[in-house]
Amino acid sequence: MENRDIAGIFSQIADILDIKGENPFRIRSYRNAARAIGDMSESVAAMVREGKDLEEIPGIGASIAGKIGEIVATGSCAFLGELRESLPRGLPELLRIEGMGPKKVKLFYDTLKIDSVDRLEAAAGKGELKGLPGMGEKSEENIIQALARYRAGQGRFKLSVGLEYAESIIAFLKKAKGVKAIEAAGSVRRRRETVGDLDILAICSPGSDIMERFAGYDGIREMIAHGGTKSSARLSCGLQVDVRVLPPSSFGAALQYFTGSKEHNVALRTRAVRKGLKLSEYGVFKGRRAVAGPDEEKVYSAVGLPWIPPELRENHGEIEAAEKGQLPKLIELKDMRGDLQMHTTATDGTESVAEMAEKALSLGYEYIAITDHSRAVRVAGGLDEKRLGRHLKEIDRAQDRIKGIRILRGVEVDILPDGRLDLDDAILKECEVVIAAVHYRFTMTEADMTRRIIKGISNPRVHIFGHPTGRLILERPGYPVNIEELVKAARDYGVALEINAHPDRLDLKDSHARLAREKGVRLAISTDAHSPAQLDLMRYGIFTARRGWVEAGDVINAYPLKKFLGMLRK
DNA sequence: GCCGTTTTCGGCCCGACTGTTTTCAGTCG
Repeated sequence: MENRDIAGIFSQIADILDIKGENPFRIRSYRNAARAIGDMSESVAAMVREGKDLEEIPGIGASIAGKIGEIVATGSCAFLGELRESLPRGLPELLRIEGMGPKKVKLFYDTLKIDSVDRLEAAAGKGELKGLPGMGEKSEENIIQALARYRAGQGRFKLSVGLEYAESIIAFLKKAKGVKAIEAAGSVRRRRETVGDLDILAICSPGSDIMERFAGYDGIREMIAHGGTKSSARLSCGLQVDVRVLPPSSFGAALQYFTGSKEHNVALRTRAVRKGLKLSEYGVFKGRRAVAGPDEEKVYSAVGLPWIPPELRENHGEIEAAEKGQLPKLIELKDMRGDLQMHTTATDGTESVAEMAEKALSLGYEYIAITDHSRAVRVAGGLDEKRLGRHLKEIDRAQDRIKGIRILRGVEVDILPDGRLDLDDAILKECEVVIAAVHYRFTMTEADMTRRIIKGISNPRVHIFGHPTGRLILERPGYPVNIEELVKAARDYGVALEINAHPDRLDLKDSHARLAREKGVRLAISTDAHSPAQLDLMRYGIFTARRGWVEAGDVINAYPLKKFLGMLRK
């Protein structure tokens, strides 16, 4: 039983209680519990088995702890079963539609017997919704639109998509008249792996034409709202962008507010209230007097905290750490001394060893590892022992020609389904950096896959385990692997776990990176570049590491060459 | 249902927007 399964049960309970109009604070408790469990890196099921006290987890009390015990023991929750019986099955799904809350779901069900997305669509199409209490033409039209978006499944976008649009729009808007400051807030600023929309905040002098200019941005499909202080547009890719113009007096407070997360803000606001202050997007107030607002750092200091990096703002303990002066000193892009995974024309990369090295040199790296695929990756033209031997000599020749950067002989060797490596030890011994990875046969049980991987990395030739879960963000969930066991094995064998920086992967993800770090496992952050340009993707790995509370000292390729080589498993 | 540096009972974040109202409910972030 995974944490997300347990969290899912409590979310469902909350949804049903919501529709039934239960006590909203009781509902919030279930939602808080669901989120607390979903975000934990430690397995709750394992905690139960080890007899640990679940009530230690903030947001979990006696009642929910009891239900967790039941869920782990029996695989289900009787309370949820009863609740489900009490309502038509399709009702909770209706909450997923924008603009549909528990009250409307109940209203539509009570009056029109709408109990599924299909029925809602039919009723809206026939114009049956308008005329219900509180419903008019416009409300019905909005629901029709929301249904279309729901059907299109256009929910979230990869961080790289959101961030690159944000950067492009900001550069474009900076050229408007009177723009004094402009910044992206929201999940893009927190560097979440996916983003739902963009929030761009600006300070402008009177008479600025920023909103007119925004309407002329190339990628806009439609303007949703167009006012003097707030405009919203949908880009042709479907991403929504909100631009807000703020008075300088509240820019910092607004930046804080719109950066979120919601949970971080709730916690911060609760803290403000305890100090007799009121925190909103307009500032921090003592009575009617503003004590902070223009500057984000001062918003935090007003509630007695140091500034907290946006990547940490998830209410995952950052406020408590800030309070004790124990925030991590998060790793930065400039800490990186090398890149340890990249491919060349020897397999599926687009350029030669020398061209990759030249680009890495221009990025200021001290060293790189060239790590082409082993033969199991057929589509990439993976290397067998003989070809790898020749390729290693090619790496040496490139090193002879290029000064100023150390080019390490490496390979990305597959872990076969039985746990053996795809290349023999003799050739692996000649590689200075060996990354082990899984590229095919994902359909194994979790137990089998975990065994396969642990056997693979137990080979003393292996230094790093690459893209540890095999996921592709928004595309495939990854193969099943027991992350706790993997982390433990990595620590026991002295193998570093990779944070693959490719924005389609970000694997390890933030919470897993944090778990690994807490358990004393070393990390490697690498781009997995297949072209020189992809070496620039390192920043996404850094974002993920920062979200995982990772410091430079946790990352092997943030050390100088000599130290780095000394840290590799012998 | 959870929680406690005023509390084991009585609170639980705050404000804007939308669409429908004639003073506000519902939803969202």
